[in-house]
Amino acid sequence: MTRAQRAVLAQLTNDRAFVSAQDIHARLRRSGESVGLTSVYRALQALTDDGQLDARRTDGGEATYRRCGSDQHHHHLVCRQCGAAVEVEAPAVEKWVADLAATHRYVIDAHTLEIIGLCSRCADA
Amino acid sequence: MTRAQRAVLAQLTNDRAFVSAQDIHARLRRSGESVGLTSVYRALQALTDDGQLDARRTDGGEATYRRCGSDQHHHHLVCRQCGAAVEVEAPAVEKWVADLAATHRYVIDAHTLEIIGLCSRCADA
DNA sequence: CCGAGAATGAAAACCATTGTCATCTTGCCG
DNA sequence: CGGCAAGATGACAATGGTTTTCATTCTCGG
Ligand SMILES: [Zn+2]
Ligand SMILES: [Zn+2]
Ligand SMILES: [Zn+2]
Ligand SMILES: [Zn+2]
Repeated sequence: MTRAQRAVLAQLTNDRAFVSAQDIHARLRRSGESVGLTSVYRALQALTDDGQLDARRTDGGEATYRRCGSDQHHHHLVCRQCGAAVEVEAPAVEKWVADLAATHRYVIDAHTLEIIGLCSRCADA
Repeated sequence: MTRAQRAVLAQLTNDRAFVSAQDIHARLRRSGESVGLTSVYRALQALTDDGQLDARRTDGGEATYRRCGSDQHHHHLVCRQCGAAVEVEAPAVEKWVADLAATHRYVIDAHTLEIIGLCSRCADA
């Protein structure tokens, strides 16, 4: 694992929310740990490919990343404002998706399920 | 409804798949109907706000739009390659989402559920 | 026919992300 | 110990989708 990867992973372990590459870069800079933006992007790519990070796009299309607790397949309840997330499993949905694959002539290779809202902290403010 | 909106809507009625703004612009140009790219973006925005179009982002983050048959709340089975889509309803999932909202302290205001794969035509090729 | 407000679109600005390339590091081998 | 090849790094430039700007062109009620 490279220096950039260690720095990024540490940052995302410290703050368990969905955060953008630019945010991570800024936070690392602020905390003294100096890593180039390009390296942050590369580290995020590598860690995500490696399954150590989950990625999702915000409504605006910006990619954000999170270090999840579970390495099982799961979905997220995400705060639109601060990126805070709850990991949820949805066996019933997985079943439904599998059945649908059988019904239609599609070769399914992925599915997304996300619940977007405001976490209690952001809703109160 | 403006001229651009009519042109875009006609194009999306003609080809019922998820298509990007740039694609729509190119197709309109090719078919003689000349509309500026800016106007295509504006029309897509307006039509989507108006509920006449469904929007989704491709894996690459590009926004795509589709004229759906149902104006009920529904989800999509989407072909990653050509944008072809099947509209599906998932009452069980809606129920599950509602329950989750009650369980956690999140103010839910949206959810996404998408099944991505290859349509039979693209899988065969 | 007039004028205000909306629509249009070419061009410039934006901005997240990716590519380039010259410079550093790192780990081996002689 | 050098020295060297492979990989990592990061400043900078380029990309590409999307949005802004702004001057021009409709549209339509009065
Ligand atoms: Zn996760
Ligand atoms: Zn929040
Ligand atoms: Zn739809
Ligand atoms: Zn297809």
